[in-house]
Amino acid sequence: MAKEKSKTEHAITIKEVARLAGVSSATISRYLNGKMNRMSKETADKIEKIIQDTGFVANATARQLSTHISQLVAVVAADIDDYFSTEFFKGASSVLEQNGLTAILFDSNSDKQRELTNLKIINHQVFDGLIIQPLINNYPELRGLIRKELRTIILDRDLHTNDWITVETNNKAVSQKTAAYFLRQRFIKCVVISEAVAGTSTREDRLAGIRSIYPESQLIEIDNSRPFMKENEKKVLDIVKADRVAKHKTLFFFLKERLLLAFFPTFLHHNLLSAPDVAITAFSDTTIVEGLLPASKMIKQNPFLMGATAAEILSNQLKNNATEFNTKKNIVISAKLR
Amino acid sequence: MAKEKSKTEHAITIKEVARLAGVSSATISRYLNGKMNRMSKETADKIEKIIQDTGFVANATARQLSTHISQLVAVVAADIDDYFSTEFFKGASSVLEQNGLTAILFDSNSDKQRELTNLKIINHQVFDGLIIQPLINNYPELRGLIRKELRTIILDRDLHTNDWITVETNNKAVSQKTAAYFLRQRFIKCVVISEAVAGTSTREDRLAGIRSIYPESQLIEIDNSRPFMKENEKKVLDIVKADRVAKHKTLFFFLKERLLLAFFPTFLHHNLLSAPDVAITAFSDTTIVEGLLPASKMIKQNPFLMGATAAEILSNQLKNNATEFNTKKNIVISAKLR
DNA sequence: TTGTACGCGTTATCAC
DNA sequence: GTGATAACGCGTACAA
Repeated sequence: MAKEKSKTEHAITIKEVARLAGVSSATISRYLNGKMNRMSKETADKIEKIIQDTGFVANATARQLSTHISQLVAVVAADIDDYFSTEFFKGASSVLEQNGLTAILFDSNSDKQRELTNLKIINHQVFDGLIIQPLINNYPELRGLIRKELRTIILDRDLHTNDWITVETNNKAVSQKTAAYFLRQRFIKCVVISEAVAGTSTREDRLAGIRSIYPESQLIEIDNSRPFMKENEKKVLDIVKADRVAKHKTLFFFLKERLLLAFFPTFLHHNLLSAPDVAITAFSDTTIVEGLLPASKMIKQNPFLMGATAAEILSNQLKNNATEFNTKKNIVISAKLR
Repeated sequence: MAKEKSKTEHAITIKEVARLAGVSSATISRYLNGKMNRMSKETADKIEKIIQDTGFVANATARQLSTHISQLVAVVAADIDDYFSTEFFKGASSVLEQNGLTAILFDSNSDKQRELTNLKIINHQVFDGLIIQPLINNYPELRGLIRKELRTIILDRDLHTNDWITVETNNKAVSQKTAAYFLRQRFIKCVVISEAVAGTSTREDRLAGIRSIYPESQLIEIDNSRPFMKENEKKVLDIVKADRVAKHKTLFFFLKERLLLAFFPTFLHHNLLSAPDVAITAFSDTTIVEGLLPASKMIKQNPFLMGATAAEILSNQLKNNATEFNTKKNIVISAKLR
């Protein structure tokens, strides 16, 4: 019991367990895979004991090599700093777990280069499926980066393809509805505040929805790479001032919660939060804003449900091995105005 | 060029490439591993072309089985909803990438059961290393869940062990310093607001630091599992009222930014933000609070640096194969009061 | 410079 | 019921 030093460097294998149990490795393998009907109670018990004693765990890599199955699903998030991303992962994760699958999270860090290396790794490893919120907003390009056999669901982006099933928010419709709501409240003017719109389908759709109601809406694009600029604050204040002179009621429409939070102090310190001629709305997924602006209507997506939905479709695909169940290629999870 | 249907089901292998290039698979393998000095320029070129044409990528699983190396590092976060967690992952990720390693994120979702299954999977797969922010706050228990050979760094928790290197914040010291600062400003009373303290080393340390200055400090523990209760709001307001009667200046010390954000509306709507007899401080990592409370001093950790530091140590360990470089077992990344 | 042959730890197909 | 043994796809001595 004391001379197990030199050998134990490497983890114990199935063969070693077989030797100790006095059976062949085939039997151990059967045991591990629950084929207990194909062996005597005694051997099963014997094996169980040995495994307990040795603390043996099967090497997943070898198994994968042999079966081409891993029970692993790669989830690629655009940026885990966003609540949306972490939350849809949690949704996917919980559903996958119920189906005996494990979700593994990759963060693209808002960086296309990183997304690329992530996909490269995912292609090399044995993943049974992929759920991705892509940075690349272009079907042919992305298609080239994902190996053909990998079951894939696209999340939160519209790539205009029938190749992959997509789970997304009704970005355009809900934006339109929200804009219409505020227009009815006599907010004649609308200022949209967003990160760079071009090239990101979600933002494009949101802006399009708004512009279908406010064709003239002004767009303020925030450059994320630079420190948050005072000049943006000034822009907002100037707009408010001008609109007051013109006696316009103005709506500030933030395409992302983080931006609202960044501007919140400005609105707060200039007493704009409860001003009757200023309204604020935003795509806002967390509960932070609710407390800050209890009276304002916000757009709530359901990232958890989106992830769960994507995971459900994927799980089904994997179970029914290929045969596509869903005829619908585009699942829309509606965001609500609250 | 048109009859490649039936075979191409499974991805192309090294053997196939070898056949096409008219060499042995060993040569392909050498090519893949950059041992170009051991082959003629011509064969190398020939191989390169075939690989380009076929789009061949080596099967990482097979490689891992053969080498026991994956270049993969598992990072386990307590909960990716926390900015701290995602941020330390980003720090670790960037450093690992520089060292040719890839970080893969697991989310324990504030759930010990989930942490357990995460660790089980990590033990089975071939990971070269592990960086974990554990939920389990107990060395022997955690020790039993991580296979011996796996190089491990503990992040953000103090397990009081010399087995693993730890990277943590100076929780107690900075809390003490902060408390002392406010005591000097004549804030005689201190109310601490936290999630359940017992069993989480970070919170225990922070509270200890505060109590070394304010032995009598009152603790309000928030039950995260229940919806945020009005009664907590009332508690705070009652305290303020009572302290005003007693003419005490009171400090509210939030052990987590999220809690401050949850209470922020209460303070805001009761005009407590700029009241001279009320101060607010918190462990606050994001920039949200800066804008909301520009005048208040907050404690800033450096999760990115912590992750980067952990990754650096791990990378070195992996390079120098075992031989422990660091004599220090406990690296402390100081949080600052700003 | 290149090929042969075996090992990595499992699964699965045969036999017995 | 159980045991050989051939895959799985790649790396690597050892030969040649």
